[in-house]
Amino acid sequence: MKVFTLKKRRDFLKAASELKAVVNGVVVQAAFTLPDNNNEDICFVGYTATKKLGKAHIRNRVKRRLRAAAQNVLPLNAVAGAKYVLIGRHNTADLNFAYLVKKLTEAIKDINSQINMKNEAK
RNA sequence: CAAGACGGCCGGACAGCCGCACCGCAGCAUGACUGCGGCGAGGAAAGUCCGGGCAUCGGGGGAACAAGGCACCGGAUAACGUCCGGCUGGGGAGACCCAAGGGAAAGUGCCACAGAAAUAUACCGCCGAAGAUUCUUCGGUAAGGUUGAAAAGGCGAGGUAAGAGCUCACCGCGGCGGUGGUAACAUCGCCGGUCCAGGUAAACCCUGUCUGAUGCAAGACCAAGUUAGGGGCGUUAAGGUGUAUUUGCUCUUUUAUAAAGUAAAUGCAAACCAAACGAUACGGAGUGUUCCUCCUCCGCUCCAGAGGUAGGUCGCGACGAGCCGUUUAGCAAUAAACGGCCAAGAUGAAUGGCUGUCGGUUUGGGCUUGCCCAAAUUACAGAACCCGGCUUAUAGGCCGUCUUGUUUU
Repeated sequence: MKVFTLKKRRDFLKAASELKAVVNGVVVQAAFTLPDNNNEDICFVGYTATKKLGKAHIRNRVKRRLRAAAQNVLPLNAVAGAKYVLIGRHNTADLNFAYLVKKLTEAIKDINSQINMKNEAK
């Protein structure tokens, strides 16, 4: 599974309007579109750190830790065609890294089950 | 050795695993590709407070006004509100530090409370005279007391009824002159006793001086979708043009006609022009009517892709008021010469994540007194067009110069 980075504002807005899962350390939002035949092995991820978290160097650190955690989690657990948005929380910069990875895995699995339910409903 | 002043510098190191942006090279599977190599945050990158470069807009040149900044003197600089060296005032035992430091006799405002009185005065006093009997009235005085941040020069002597720049010396203040200094200013001499006179201009204000506006989200280029736009054919209304006739008028020539020009009316035209800016008609809307106002104004077909949005490329990477070193000039800021160097470039925004070892600091314990062990802690903070400054944040550490005190020689 290949992971690419979201860069367009409209992708973030779409993810915010569809699915959501909250755990200690991170909030995950997601949107889902059926993948093209050419790109079955692709998912997308974007990172957000608001000014509430702190000054610039703190927000940068939050995004880097989320990026490092996503590298451990997404290639194994992501659903093709999904667009995940990871939002940093007040304690993301300070949490133990292994714990953060574990929590992120829980959140991604939660989102994936929501995606499956939605697909079955269709 | 202790306490302190000033200036400069550093602001973790190494290893392992897994990664990121950009650049270069190579590969073929030619892409949201793979591999290798290079390179990758700060002293403040921060605040966005000044000064510039650069860009666009405006502007013929100059002046004035408004608004805002600045304000002892000289120098440095591309420039500055920055820096350097001085001066003056203030603080400190000293090294040294602090100052928004022009004008208060151009004008206006404000100066609480207290106090008799704050641009003016006499409460208590002191002195004299008169009355009277220990008080009253009149006058003199501002040395003493009281209030206050401040009582109108200070201090000493003379003087006097008591006093007073009333007089004198010194200091201060003002004026003139000499000397030193580029200057701010310093210093010396002479003169001045109604020496008339507080503070505040980070209050208005006055004087001098500087400033065009907007900031890389500037700006330049490419440019989806969509629209504006252009051509052809057909249809015909008002209108224009043309032409014919009649009538009037004008000019030239003339006896007159003719001819020419021009205006109006009428007729003709399947000859041509004319299609939306305006006007007219029809239609619609605004209260039934009128006026007025507004809106709409043919059909078919072909071409085209302007401007600009999304998006992209450039601007944009130390070729520059560049950085490092040496020498020379200068007290210094800095300048010149010579030699060397080319160093991050993202844009939902790379420069990292995790682990271990070693450091630094603090605390506790052990003793062999400078080592060992344990725990905690290891800052402020992340480039965003680029430079010069300022300001603010900052765990901990290093170096140099100087001052004061103590001890020893």
